[in-house]
Amino acid sequence: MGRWAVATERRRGEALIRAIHEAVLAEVVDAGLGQLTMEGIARRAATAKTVLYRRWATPFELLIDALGEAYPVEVPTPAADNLRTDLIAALTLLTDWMVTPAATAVMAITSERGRYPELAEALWDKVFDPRGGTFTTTVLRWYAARGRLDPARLTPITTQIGEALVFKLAIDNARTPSAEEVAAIVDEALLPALGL
Amino acid sequence: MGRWAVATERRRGEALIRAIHEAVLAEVVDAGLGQLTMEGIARRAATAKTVLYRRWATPFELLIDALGEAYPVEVPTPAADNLRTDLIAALTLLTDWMVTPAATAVMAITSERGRYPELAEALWDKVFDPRGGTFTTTVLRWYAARGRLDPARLTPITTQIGEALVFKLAIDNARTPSAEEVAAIVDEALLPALGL
DNA sequence: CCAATAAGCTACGCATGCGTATCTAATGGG
DNA sequence: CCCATTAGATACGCATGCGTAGCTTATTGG
Repeated sequence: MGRWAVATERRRGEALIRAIHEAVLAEVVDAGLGQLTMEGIARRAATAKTVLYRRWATPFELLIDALGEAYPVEVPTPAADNLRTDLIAALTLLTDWMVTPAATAVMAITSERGRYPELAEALWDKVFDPRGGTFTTTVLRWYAARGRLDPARLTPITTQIGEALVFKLAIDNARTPSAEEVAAIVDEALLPALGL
Repeated sequence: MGRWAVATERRRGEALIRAIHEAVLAEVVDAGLGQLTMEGIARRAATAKTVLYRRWATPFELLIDALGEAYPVEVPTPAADNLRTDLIAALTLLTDWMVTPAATAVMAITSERGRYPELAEALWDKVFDPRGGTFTTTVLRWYAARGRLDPARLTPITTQIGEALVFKLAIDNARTPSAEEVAAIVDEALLPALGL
């Protein structure tokens, strides 16, 4: 603050970094990867560019840091002893996650993977790889391991049906699927493909 | 060209516009929507900015024009009198389309719909709306209309299974699904959901 | 309470995109 | 074959992001 600064509380350390992490995610949501700039992030975080450059060399580096912090995502734990219910729960976990800024950023990186390969790679190395299966897969494996589901039905295709349809509906309708739509995905697509 | 220009063939009218259309699509593929600039398009088309501004006010306007030109996409015509074969043909049409520059641009616009709503709207108004159903839907309706398929099975979910999985695999693997994967989508997900 | 640390401000030269103006010269219709 | 049309070149002032330098000043551990 300049010469005539009034008393302010100056953020430091953790609190400052948290604010910057929030800012970079918000910037990606609003402006997109292609418009992500140190200037923009600094402006939104209400801090100085110098503060950013002291810690991160590029906006992407900062973004990966923020995403690493925003993780991990909750993992579905089969609890209902009912496949249908647990699948719906897993996909609901997905739709809940999709509305977060971190998820928007992850999906942006994924859909621009060809454009920013280093970014996608860093995301996988630092964030995804450490974590195991995806949403429905966790549930499906659990039931298959207990003989409640034919393991032969768990293919690279069938394990993706739930997530694929959630994403497709989200794109087509510009909003995450409703509870009814999630249930329909399970009932009309997923369970039939599992032979149930 | 400047003072020391050698003899060149100067493009005019149609040929020039075609070159510019190609250039804007290539720019979107390489640089992305967020980096789409008149400068970049002009550079790639090897023409002057003034030429662009004479016809289009913004890069997005130019892009929509180019997409309108790149369309229409081929429509699946059920021909095999075999549902499975025709579904595979329809999805293959989709995977073939997905590798074109126009498709990459369309998918970029779709996935950044929230960021550039006017662009998405223009795309739908000028390009998609005029056209009817999507890839598999066309086939499914054809068979349902002829009583070869239970119409009750054609829901907003089931009609999207094929496209949803093609997109999901494409995103996950950073390449369009192979012929085997397309067949697996039909056999393991689509046909079971249709009750077959 | 003091000194080390780090946040915050300002300003810089450079690069790039903007949208426009002004010129030149290639092209093709009449 | 001429001349209206228009592609193409160049340059402009403006804005914004870059990455760095230099400073002032709030904060806090000792």
